[in-house]
Amino acid sequence: MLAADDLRCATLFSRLSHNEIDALIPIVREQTLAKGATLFREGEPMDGLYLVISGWVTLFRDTPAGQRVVIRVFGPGETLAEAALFLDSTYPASGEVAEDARLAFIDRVAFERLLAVSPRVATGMIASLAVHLRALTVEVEQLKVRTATERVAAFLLACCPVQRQAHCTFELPYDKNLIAQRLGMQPESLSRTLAKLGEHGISVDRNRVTIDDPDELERSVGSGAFSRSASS
Amino acid sequence: MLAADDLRCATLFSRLSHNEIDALIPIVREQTLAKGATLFREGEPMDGLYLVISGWVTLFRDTPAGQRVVIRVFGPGETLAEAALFLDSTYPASGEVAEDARLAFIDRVAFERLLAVSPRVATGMIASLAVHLRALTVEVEQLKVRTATERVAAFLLACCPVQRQAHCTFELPYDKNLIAQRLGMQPESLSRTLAKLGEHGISVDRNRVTIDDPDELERSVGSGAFSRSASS
DNA sequence: GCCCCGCCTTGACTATGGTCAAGTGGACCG
DNA sequence: CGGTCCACTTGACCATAGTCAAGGCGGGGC
Repeated sequence: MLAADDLRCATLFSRLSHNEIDALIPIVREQTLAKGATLFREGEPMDGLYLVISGWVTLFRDTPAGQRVVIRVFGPGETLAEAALFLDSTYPASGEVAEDARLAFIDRVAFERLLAVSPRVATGMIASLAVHLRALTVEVEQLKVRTATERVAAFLLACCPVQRQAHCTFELPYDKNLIAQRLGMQPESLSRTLAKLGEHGISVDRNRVTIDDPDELERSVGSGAFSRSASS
Repeated sequence: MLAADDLRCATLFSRLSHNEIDALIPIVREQTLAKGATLFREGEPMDGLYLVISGWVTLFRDTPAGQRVVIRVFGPGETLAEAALFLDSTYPASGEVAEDARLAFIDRVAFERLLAVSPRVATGMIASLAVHLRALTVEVEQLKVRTATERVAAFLLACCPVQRQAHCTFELPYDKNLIAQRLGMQPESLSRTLAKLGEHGISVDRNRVTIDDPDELERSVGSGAFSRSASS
């Protein structure tokens, strides 16, 4: 069942009071979808926004040339398609479930009505957009000046559980294929890069990753130690 | 002098009524700055946001390795640093004038007060963030799947005046160096790419550009005709 | 007119990462 | 236990774009 807590953990709704959350419940529809399911397709009429409760969802576009560009991968607490709410009447990109997911679908017109009367919902909307913006800013920065190796290392660090003890181990959140697309590289490159990172205290087996010294790795990435012939 | 029209042309304020715009004037300070002037530095306390009225402003970060990453270049009608208003108490990146600019500086606390009482200002804020988000989305897409040549061609098309007749001529908005950084490539690459685009009906002299057939060029870019060994 | 300086271009070389193709190895299934 | 499928890996090759270095060219100062 969809609980109030599922909603409150979203940036979009985190500032709402108990009563406001309760008012939200009726306009929200829960969906449990398996990997591969389509949420919406680019160009379809935009009828609502999605909140990821668990699992992962990709937002992507298909280029005329036929290749798929992953814009972002959304995880728990994040919302998709809020920007479209204001700018378009159709979805500007497609959304698909990357790993079995529980979602909350929020109807467009009901949400717009809420937005008009509740300043706190508007505030949440601003906060949520600001967070997305920040995430994309980092993305642009990484794509422009980081090498593939640095992007992979940064991604692994981001996946790393918060308590960063040595020999920290965790699972990759989704397919390597998707990770590669997220990082703007080919699957082959990701594979080679992961292998090469073995020299830097990272071991990968199937989808389990162990980082020997996360702090050390972080310093290396930050100071550009991986780029431009500074290896070994 | 700072006129109401200067404010209304901004996405952030376009939905405001006459009275609301007038209420804005006192909390806005006009600034005329020459190329190279600094608006703010990464890490400084965030004391307000900037609206570009004329000219161009770059938002960038300096990496530990010493290279400058241009996040975005802002032109007339765009606002910088709104996201920081909500997320940080310091600027997350630096801002600098790229071409002599007229700016409106909006004080942080005064604006926050306004935001709290005026739903239409909040709406404008959402719209403005949504526009930024969309711009960065396109940026990410281009960096991930377009070649340098395609990005340059797309940029030139975007600079192209709206009425797209054949042999359309215009001036580059700012330095080639900055254009290169904006497009995520080295100045040398931009130079070579522009030269190579001569074969596709684009001629560049100093900062004047002529595109023989903009529509044809647009088709080429859209269909990936420039990528992966599909030239000449 | 001359020189200098900054912006841009050109050239030669290199390397990062893309492409194409084949191979591994686990999981599922009969 | 053998077979097939799929996700991923590895190898060999190549193209795109980065790097380093030198050269052109126009503008401003004198």
